[in-house]
Amino acid sequence: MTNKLNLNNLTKSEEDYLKALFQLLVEDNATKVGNNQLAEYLKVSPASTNNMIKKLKAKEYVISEKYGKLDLTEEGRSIAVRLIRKHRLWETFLCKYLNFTWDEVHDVAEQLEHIKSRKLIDELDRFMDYPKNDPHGELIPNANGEYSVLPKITLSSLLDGDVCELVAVNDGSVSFLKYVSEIGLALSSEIRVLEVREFDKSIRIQFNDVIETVTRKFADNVFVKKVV
Amino acid sequence: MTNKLNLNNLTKSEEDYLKALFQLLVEDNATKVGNNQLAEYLKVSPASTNNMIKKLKAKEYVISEKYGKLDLTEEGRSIAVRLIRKHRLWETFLCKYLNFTWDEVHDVAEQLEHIKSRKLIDELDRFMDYPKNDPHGELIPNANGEYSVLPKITLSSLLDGDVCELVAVNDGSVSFLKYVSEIGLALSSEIRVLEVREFDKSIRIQFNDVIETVTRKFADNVFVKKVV
DNA sequence: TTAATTTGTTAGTCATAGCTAACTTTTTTA
DNA sequence: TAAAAAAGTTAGCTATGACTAACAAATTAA
Repeated sequence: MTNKLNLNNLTKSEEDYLKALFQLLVEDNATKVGNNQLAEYLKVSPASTNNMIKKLKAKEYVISEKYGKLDLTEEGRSIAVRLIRKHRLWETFLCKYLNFTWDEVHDVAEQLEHIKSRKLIDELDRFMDYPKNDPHGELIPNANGEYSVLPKITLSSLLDGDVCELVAVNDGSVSFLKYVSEIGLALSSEIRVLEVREFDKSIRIQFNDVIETVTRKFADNVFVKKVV
Repeated sequence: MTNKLNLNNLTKSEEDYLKALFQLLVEDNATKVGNNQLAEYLKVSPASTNNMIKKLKAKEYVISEKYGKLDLTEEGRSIAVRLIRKHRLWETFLCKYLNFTWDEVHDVAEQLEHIKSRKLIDELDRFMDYPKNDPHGELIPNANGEYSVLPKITLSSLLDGDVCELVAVNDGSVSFLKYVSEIGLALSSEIRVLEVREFDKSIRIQFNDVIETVTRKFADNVFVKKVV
């Protein structure tokens, strides 16, 4: 067990790269993640990414061979999970106690996740009575760094007649989140797939006696679990 | 009214300098504040301060002439007050809801005060029902940026027989704050000055049936209002 | 009032982390 | 399999904000 006393020595940037790499590797379940892909995800140049990856390799948070794919070490993973824990706990706090809406929390949580204080985040967790899910439905890693991925499929993978429950939404885009709540969808909504249109893959869905047509792109960002 | 749409464009460093200058100018009530004094307060080199002051002058947050004393513009003051508001509200939150002690809050609040979100801080204020004082006793500026200084004198300015109430403590040093609570002093404690010793200016005080001798340096950091 | 001390300024260096442009390696596809 | 495209790398530049060393101005003291 390499418990090399992780002293919170990372810069904001280093943390951002580790978290992004984790999200591509684990949450998006990518088979391989490359330098340019990470660059695009973080909206920086490939040169910047290359540079940072070198540094993170030297610090033993990242593994990769020249011209090869990227991976995280145990230590790198652990840092990323702690960042995700912080992000999701703060999002939960903002929604539950400070009247933030779904689409408002992300930017502020991006800042708050870099605050360095073990006590702060563990006390926040306790204060909220150890919530299981964040406002977008995702699971919150616990204080021991145990991370698991919510079992979910995209709405777009369903067929005519399927019935599902909304368990999470992609929190990457503010306009998407606004759209979701505007049409009246929320976590736990029961959604029935009325028809998947051949022509453009758009989907007619029904929920709370509302019937809506949503695009394939929309449905790709809505995560559900099948009920029927 | 130069309301030039203050877009939170400042770096963490710029904010630190503005806040420090405000604290020297207004809170310590200094008649003049110089470059080296500011450098010492921030624990950076005079060269760094000189450099930053140039930038802040260009941005019209600071006024000074070459080799002259430093001052803040209205805009600079307003930014500093907002930082102090954020710092004190976070300190209050940490103590009241997250089980932080007096001496633990400062470092975390130093980080939290740089989070940029108007909504975050105003909602935090509302959540706590608009507290008037922070855990060290200081007044919290309101959402309109109205700032006032708590009427207070130092314990060291009192004479034999004076009785006072502890209204605030200097929050600059963790070891000092620990010391204060260890001997049993807290906000609102009633303190009686038994004797100011000529030899070394040490002071014998009594509070809650405890008698203690404190140094002049200690008493300089304890703020009181006179009762008798 | 001159000399010493303190205070303020400038020049030049370093690390972080971004960028573009040019290049190399790997992968794809014709 | 050879050419084209994509992916990855390197070199060299930028800005921020630290630093030291050297110097100039202002203040204090002899």
